[in-house]
Amino acid sequence: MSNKQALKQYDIKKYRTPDGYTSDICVFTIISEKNEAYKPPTMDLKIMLIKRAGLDSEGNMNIEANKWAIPGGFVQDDETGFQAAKRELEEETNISGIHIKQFGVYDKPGRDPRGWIISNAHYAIVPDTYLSLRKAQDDAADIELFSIKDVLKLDLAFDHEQIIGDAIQVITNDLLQTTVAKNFLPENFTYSELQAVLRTVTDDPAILSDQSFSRKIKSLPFIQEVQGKTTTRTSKRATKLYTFIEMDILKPIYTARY
Amino acid sequence: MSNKQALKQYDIKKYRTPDGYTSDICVFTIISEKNEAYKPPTMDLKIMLIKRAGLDSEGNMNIEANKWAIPGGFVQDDETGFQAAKRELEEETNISGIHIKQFGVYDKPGRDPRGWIISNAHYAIVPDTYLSLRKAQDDAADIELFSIKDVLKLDLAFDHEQIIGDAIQVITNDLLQTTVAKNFLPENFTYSELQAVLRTVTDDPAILSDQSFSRKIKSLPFIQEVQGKTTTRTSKRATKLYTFIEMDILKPIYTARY
DNA sequence: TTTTTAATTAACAAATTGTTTATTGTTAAT
DNA sequence: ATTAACAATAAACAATTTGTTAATTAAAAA
Repeated sequence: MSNKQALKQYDIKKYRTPDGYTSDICVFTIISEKNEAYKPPTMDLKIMLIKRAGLDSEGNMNIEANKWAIPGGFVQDDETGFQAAKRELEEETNISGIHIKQFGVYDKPGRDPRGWIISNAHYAIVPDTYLSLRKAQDDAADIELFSIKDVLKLDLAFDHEQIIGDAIQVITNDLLQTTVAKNFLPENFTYSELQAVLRTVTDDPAILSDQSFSRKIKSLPFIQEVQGKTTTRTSKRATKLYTFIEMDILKPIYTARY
Repeated sequence: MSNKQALKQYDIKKYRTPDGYTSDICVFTIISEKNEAYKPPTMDLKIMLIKRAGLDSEGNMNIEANKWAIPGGFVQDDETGFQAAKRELEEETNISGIHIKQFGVYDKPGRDPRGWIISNAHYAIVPDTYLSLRKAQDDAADIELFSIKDVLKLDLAFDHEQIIGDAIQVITNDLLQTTVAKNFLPENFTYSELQAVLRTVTDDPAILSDQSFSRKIKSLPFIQEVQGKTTTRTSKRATKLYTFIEMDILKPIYTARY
């Protein structure tokens, strides 16, 4: 093999190179649907899409015109795909410290009719406050939030149906198996606020039950009760606040209960 | 944004394109260290590396010569990175149906001195039988298996230290949170064989304890007892055999015990 | 003052786990 | 033939955690 390997490794010119390298971002947000006073919120997980213009900048018919797509752009040769995602999103939203995670590469030949273009896909979590603002201020009819329950029914550009489907699966997993939920919550949150975030992606009865969840939250090693502070955001009665502790959690499926 | 977006999306020529797109593979295997008769095995998780040649095919000094590296090669324009990984590995090993999973993209500017080369990284699980054979038959001094405990101490080519470190973390997670362990085991396996696989990546006392693990395995929904078949591979006494059932498992960290 | 409601505690049966001790069935040694 | 050794696993039981239902608390609203 070492010969074959050597050839492969060094004869760059023999191989066609890609026509483009893009970074695409599935922007997720959670909006509180009912936000009445003294009530725990009801939340829905949404993804932001842009509507592709009918005509391009030179007035010609656009590729995949009028379809919904995830935002993205070309990666520059002095940055990583991750940095490109971060740059584009922070330029766009004027928010820094956005949670972004790379989750997949999309490189199927023919996926983009314009050439051999490799997409590095990310998901991001953006506070709903920004996105509502953004939409109002811009009157941008070409931006919309879609519930993850509906989004896959749309007519989506390129292979974005695949990408979005994967993104939804990845964020669902991450919400349940990491502490990424903290990016949807204030620094200090009540048990019912965390519960509302998790309900957007699970029906687990142990999470749905108020009694079980409010008891369980006290014994989770990655969540700490905030001493001496309460809120009445979700209830007339003062409610305890919790905060996430930074740590890795790895619970084997072999030791869980079923 | 729709204007800026439009520009980015359509003006392909404005952007430099990558000089190469490669598919790299971290090949893992588990070797049974002590394989005495009637004893449960002791296993070690290993990664296969190749030693880069000192000179290239034209007799010139090689880049990153004599360093250890993960195998890989250029992706062709009619295949995906995943297919390239599969193709290379199956060509190489003559085994089909190898478990391969994409886990990361490595695209940091300067990571490869030969140009802007994007690496799509995968891990694969290959039976130890092949790799031992391969090594003996070829007398290939340029191929070696390294324990995951030692491999990061080596002098590794390019950014392969990063890639291998990530691969180890990903396979550790997958071994504990998915049923990927089945790729290291025969179709029907004993509790102590599964236990030995898991021990290569965890110290969890509930997995280490024979009594607990042999009791627990009976109640796991993704494992089924094989009726009417036993083995004496691991014990003088006939031992029950189990098999994995295909299913997704998603256990929230919020419902686990700590 | 009473009603309403979210948060929380209480209480208890049911299920699971940690742990220790015994049993089983075989091989290998005496 | 007997016994020692040993992996597998069953038995037993206390400790812990869960599911579930009921009760309590505190503040707004009627």
